[in-house]
Amino acid sequence: MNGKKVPETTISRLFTYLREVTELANLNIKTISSSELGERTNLSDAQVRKDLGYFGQFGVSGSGYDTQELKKALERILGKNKTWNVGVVGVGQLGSALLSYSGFAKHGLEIVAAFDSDPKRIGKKLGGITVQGVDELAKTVDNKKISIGIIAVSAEGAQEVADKLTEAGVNCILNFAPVNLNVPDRIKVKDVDLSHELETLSYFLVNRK
Amino acid sequence: MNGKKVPETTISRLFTYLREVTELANLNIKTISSSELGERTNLSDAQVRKDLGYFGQFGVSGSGYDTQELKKALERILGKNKTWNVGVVGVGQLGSALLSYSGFAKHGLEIVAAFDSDPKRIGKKLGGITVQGVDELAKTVDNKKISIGIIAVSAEGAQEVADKLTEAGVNCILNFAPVNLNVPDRIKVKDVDLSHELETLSYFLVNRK
DNA sequence: CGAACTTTGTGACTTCTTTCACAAACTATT
DNA sequence: AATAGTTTGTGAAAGAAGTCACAAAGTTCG
Repeated sequence: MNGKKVPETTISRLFTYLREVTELANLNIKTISSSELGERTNLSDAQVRKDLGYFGQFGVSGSGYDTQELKKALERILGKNKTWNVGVVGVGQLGSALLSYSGFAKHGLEIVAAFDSDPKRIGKKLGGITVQGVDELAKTVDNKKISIGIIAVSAEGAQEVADKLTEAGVNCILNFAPVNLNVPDRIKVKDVDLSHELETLSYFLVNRK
Repeated sequence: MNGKKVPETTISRLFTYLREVTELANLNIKTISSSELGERTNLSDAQVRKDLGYFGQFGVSGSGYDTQELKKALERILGKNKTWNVGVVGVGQLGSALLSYSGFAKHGLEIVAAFDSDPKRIGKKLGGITVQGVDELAKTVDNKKISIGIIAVSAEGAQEVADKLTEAGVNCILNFAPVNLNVPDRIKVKDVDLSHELETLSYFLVNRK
């Protein structure tokens, strides 16, 4: 990786490339050019090359990229070979769904703890995990080496949970509550908000043409 | 609205402003300055003013924005007063969850039809809606004036569904499958992919510091 | 009413991202 | 081994988005 800052959009596209080359490698296709890869991902050839260029030189002039090699390189860059421990805060409808969601494991994320403030929920077992009280958060984050916290509580409670997670020492927060969290810069917050997507759609419908 | 192109990020933020001024209006706070609004949304005052500036002049020098008025203006801009008909294609785990998801209604979106290609699912009633065969898609989109199609099928089947939706005449596609869809420019595609968010997180963890 | 203060709206500037375009590197072919 | 054809990697140019900064407009208060 050279010294320049990598745009987050590039990271996003890298995953797209990885999906594509994985498929190509499975189909036993040996090489692919940036223009072909671009065509398959609806991106320009220059974009593909520039994105990859942030991390090194993977291609061969005249023939393109070796699919197997590019796959391996992308997996390494994107941390596909590592796993991380996750704690979910809030086991209402959304939180419960997340606990049984199989997608996490596929991405190297393992849910190892769940928290809630409602006494009626504490002690229950969901998806193999016993729900703990929020007061045990700090201790458990430390014990279980949790680096990602998922906020699955209401908008009102979200900031408080974010503060607790921050203090407990997580590195990332995946936030499902529709609010802007205030956290220190060192913590990466990723907002997931289906409402937002829906809203954008309706804006498009109103203002189209 | 003046002539310049509005960045999609601006639209996104407009919804944040709307949430905030709605709350302020409810608290009976009459006016708010761009800097206060920015503080509440973690954005700069200039950003707030520039975003609003794309759509007109809503503020008053020296005092700021009238919360009630700004709320109304944003609702109008964002199409909050309109409703749209939605069709879901694929009623597996995800599709079924969407059919019972209450969030759509809140955003002026009403699910009026559901489709699947699996004969075992056709005819079943989910969330008040009878699942139809995919072969009835075109007819139903037309009949029920469906403008948004939701793709909740596997990655493999997604492009085919996108083609069918396109041909049927929807304006937007909300795509839950982790693939890049090829559709004409006139159709707005919004990708929702939790995997993507998770992936970005794990990249951050690997490459931090 | 006038001075001091506040806040908007918006061009100019800066920073970030994408596209262009071409030399250099490699492959294929005769 | 020489020529023709591909394709990469990357500076330079263009384009998009965000920040700055300030005149103009409005408010407050003595």
